[in-house]
Amino acid sequence: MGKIEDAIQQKEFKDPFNKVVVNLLYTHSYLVTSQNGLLKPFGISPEQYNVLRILRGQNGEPTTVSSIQDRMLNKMSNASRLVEKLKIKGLVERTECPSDRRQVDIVITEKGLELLNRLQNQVERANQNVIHLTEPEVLQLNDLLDKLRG
Amino acid sequence: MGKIEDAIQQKEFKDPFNKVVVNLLYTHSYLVTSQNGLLKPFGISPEQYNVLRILRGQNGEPTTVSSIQDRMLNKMSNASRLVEKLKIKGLVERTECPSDRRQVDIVITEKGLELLNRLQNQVERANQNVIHLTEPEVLQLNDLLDKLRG
DNA sequence: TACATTTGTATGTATATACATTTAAATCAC
DNA sequence: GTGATTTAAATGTATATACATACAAATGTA
Repeated sequence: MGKIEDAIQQKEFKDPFNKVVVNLLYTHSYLVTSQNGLLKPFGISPEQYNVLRILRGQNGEPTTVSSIQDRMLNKMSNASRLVEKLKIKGLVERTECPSDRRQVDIVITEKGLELLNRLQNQVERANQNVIHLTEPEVLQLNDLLDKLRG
Repeated sequence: MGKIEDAIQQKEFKDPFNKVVVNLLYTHSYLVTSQNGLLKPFGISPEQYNVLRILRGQNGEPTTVSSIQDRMLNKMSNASRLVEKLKIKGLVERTECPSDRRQVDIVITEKGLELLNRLQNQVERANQNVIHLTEPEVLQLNDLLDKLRG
């Protein structure tokens, strides 16, 4: 019985809009806690994992820091510092862009790709274990979230 | 057109479970960014706002730090430090619990209640503006999130 | 060309998250 | 009661978020 009222011991909400905000924040924490546990043995955070996936999606094409920033899940995060952390771990490379010396080209390294490969199956299995929904329900949830943001 | 694929420029997802995780993280960031903008003029963070609401729900009954922790939206957060911040602002009071000297009783102050009152209408209006769903859709989303967590 | 404006990235700072460790008080076992 | 264990809260430390600001390179304009 996973009702949000029980989970956070709040008897009732003023209105369903208020409630859904709380419910989303709470569910987010539920998911991130699971993700953290999964990624911790690999030495990366969920945010760093996301940046690596963005870079893999480039199929070898270099990407700039600001392009990563635009595509991050948390727009207020700091791509510059996350890239720096990944570089220290040898998971990405950073080279000055020749056409515009302000820009920095980022590519995922072989080591970064290997890490993603090792993680892939585990992440997929963990997601399916942690999300107690049928596939039609997941599709519906995706539609509602997309519509929510307008 | 708010599809998550467009928002983060990812062409497709391996499976809908994977996609709904990304969608929830992204939607969370969307909501928290809105909340931050709303609360900033009042000098509190979303997490501090949540603790104040928990305390208001007690109707004057004191609550311990660990009880606040249990009811926080982010279970990994740090109630002890958040309470400290609120105390510095004069929004809560902290007294040693007489029956168990390890525990600390927390109550919201008059100033804290006034802050919540001033915020109330604004938060409600902001929530309804930021959530582009009908009421039936909101109810459905609440149900799906509750079920997701199992 | 000279100078203002814009853009890409990095840095500074306060807060929060994630988790380990510490400290003191309460409870349990004997 | 003494010592071990558990519990409540605080503290330590690394990372991330949320902004503001700085700085250098590029662009626009007179």
